[in-house]
Parts: sequence; C-alpha cells; structure tokens
Amino acid sequence: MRLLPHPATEDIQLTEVLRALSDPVRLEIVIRLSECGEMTCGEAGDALGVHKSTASHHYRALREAGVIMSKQEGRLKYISLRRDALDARFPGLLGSILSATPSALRPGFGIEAHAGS
Amino acid sequence: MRLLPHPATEDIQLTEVLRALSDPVRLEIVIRLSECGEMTCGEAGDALGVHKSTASHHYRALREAGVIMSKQEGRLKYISLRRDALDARFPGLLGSILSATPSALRPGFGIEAHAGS
DNA sequence: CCTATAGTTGGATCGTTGTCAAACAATAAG
DNA sequence: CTTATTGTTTGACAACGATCCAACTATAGG
Repeated sequence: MRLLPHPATEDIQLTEVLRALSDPVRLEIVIRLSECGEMTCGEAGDALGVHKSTASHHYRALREAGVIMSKQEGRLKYISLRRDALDARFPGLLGSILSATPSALRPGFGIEAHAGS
Repeated sequence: MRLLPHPATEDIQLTEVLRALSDPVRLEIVIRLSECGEMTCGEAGDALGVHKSTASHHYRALREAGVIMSKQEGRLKYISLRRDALDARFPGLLGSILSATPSALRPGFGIEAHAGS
C-alpha cells in the first residue's frame, strides 16, 4: 500500500481548487466521492462517459489541486475526497458546492427531468 | 442609463461560476467589488496589471457567468457583484470564497510579505 | 513465462483562453 | 466639429486543456 504525493494542506490554492471543480467531469467525480466515500478509479470512472485515460488525467488534476487523495493497493487505486484539508483551508467551500450540485450540475437530473413530449 | 444583459438567476451554472472565479485576475476583481460595492471598469482595472482590453474581456466573462452586473451611465460603466443572485442560487458559496481569499489568493499580500534579503 | 486486469503516460488533435495592440464606438466638453 | 475620455471589439499569438488512441507499467494468477 503506497500513498501518492499530494500538496500539503497549506499549499492548496483557491484558484486551483476552483479550476479543478469547474470541469463538469471532475465535479461529477467529486460528487460521487462525497456520496460513496472511497472508490477505485474504475468505479469512479464507470459512468463518466469518457475514456479511461481521460478519467486518469482528471484524477491527476484533482489530486494536484489538493481535492482528492490516492492510495495504491495491489493493482487497485483508491481515491477519496480530502474533506478535512479543504475544510481547514477553505471553510464552507466544499459544503456549499456539494449542496448546490445535484440540480445545478446537470439539467436533466433534477426536477425538470420529465423527458415527455 | 442602460443595464446590460445578464443571465437570469436560475440560469447561472455552478461550473461556469467556478470557472469564472478560477482566474486570479477575475477573482481579484470580485474581491475588490466585494469591498467597494460598485466601481467603474477603470477603477476596477487600475491595479490589475493587465491591459484594459484584457480587463474588459474579464468583465464580460464574469458578467456572462452571472457573477457581476454592469450598468452604463454616460461614458462610465459601473460593475457590481451579483451577491443576491449568487446567494440564492448557491448559498454560502460566495461567502466561503471571499472569506478564504486575502491570504490564499496572492502570496506576497499577507503575512509572508516581508521582501527582505 | 504468459495472460488478464487496473491504471498511467505520451502523442495527436482540436477547441478554448489569456494577453496585448490597434482600431473602433460612444459619450462629454470645448 | 474637434478633442479627450471610457471602454469594447477584433486580430494575432502563444499557452493551455480535454479528449481519444495506442503503448506502456505494474500487479495478480495460472
């Protein structure tokens, strides 16, 4: 079991976090992580609709921005949200984003999702 | 006095707001607006260190994302934060970003700004 | 060693973006 | 009308980014 390098909490930059979360695919990953706690890259990338290499690039972007943690275990790689670090550095930010997301992220996933005639 | 077109509150998209705020220059503009309330483009762009046309592009990006309002008055154009709309759409988001900013945005503007030997 | 699995890396492509400079538009004042 | 002031638009350019595909690494199991 190996942990991969992540930025220290105090080195996490606001603009980089915002940038990381401004991509719909990455925001989707973060939302899923916030619901499921910890997942393998395969699980996280399953319903994203992008190539696995694309997903891998997004994991790296999120990790380098300080948003997620990665730890390798055998041939699986588990990723998880860095909730504590984000809350310590930018109190309330992650919470406001996560509570705003379900309907805000994707039209067609909330109240207005009655794809009738 | 003319108001310029802005997206309706319910049309403001989270990823676009995050994207707009992920640029240091635009975040700086937003911080200044949060402190000063309302400014002309000239005032807002003075200390940004970018060409005025660049600043103008940033104003447009912020306006189209739903972050700021613009109103023309004579030959001046006043811009201001769309606090109410943002708070209604994404409660807590703007607050958490603004309270996180001063030291997080720019190293060299906070405690560690003693440019000694 | 061979094969399958899980994920990364490196190119190639294509669209987006941040920047400046120069030209432009619009208002105000002489 | 001419000039000054404010800001926008357009063009050019370099940098970045998202994506896919193919090749690669690394672990696990036969």
